[in-house]
Amino acid sequence: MRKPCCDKEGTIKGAWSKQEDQKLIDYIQLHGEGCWRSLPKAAGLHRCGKSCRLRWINYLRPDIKRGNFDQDEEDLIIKLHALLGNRWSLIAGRLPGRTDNEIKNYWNSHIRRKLINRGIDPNNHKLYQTFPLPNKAPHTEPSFDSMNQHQTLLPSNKPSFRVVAALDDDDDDDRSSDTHHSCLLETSSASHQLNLDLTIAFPADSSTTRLFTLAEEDKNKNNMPKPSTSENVDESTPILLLFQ
DNA sequence: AAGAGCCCCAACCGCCCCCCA
DNA sequence: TTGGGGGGCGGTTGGGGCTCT
Repeated sequence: MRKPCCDKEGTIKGAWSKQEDQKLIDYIQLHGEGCWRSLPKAAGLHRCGKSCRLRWINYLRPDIKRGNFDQDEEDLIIKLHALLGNRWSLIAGRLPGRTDNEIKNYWNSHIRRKLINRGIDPNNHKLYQTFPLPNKAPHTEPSFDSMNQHQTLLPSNKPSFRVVAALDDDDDDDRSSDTHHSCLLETSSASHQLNLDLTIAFPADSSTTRLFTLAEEDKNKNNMPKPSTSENVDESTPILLLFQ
């Protein structure tokens, strides 16, 4: 039986008071971040060590950038999430001054909904909706305004595209456009067979390589499975750009 | 004005990983 | 080699504030 991380008896839970914050700040400024388990007692706090750590990391640290996320940060979060999934700490590591908790909250409360409204599954960054059959309306813009309205891709109705995380760092100027971040669809003109291969592939331009390298670096650190690369992808297959 | 419902975010919980004895 | 302890992480919760009716 694992011992609890701290003595539950006598520990305070819930919101931190100004006095507690000040005690924690004073202690860490004096002694630095050290053993969180013993910190509360040493600092005169009736808190669990984990609670102190969280409070410091997510709120009290002097280098924390507070306030709204700007568009560049949001873009980066989406791109990194496509690569790394829910590895919030890794994503936070690429956003100076932002914490994993903050990014996680922002994702769940803002970005998730945005992607869903654009017909993109926030879990895998793939499109939700069925694409029109080519012999009916090959160039009809699919509409999707909520998760409830999405349709699933049927095997007999496979779109012929690949999802590609186009990880360019260029911050183009069309940010005001509603279609920013939205998936762009290229249907195959050669074949009307629809293909469910939604592999994420990585174009070999330099900026992409740089971002991918970051992901690789973290992945290697954390032993995470490699994302599918172009080796899995038929080069003749049209590309669905996930990010423009 | 007030109550209901919704949303945001700080904080908690429990699991996992890594380090060290 | 293994087991325990500490730290870190991601999922979840709940309280408070805001908006709508």
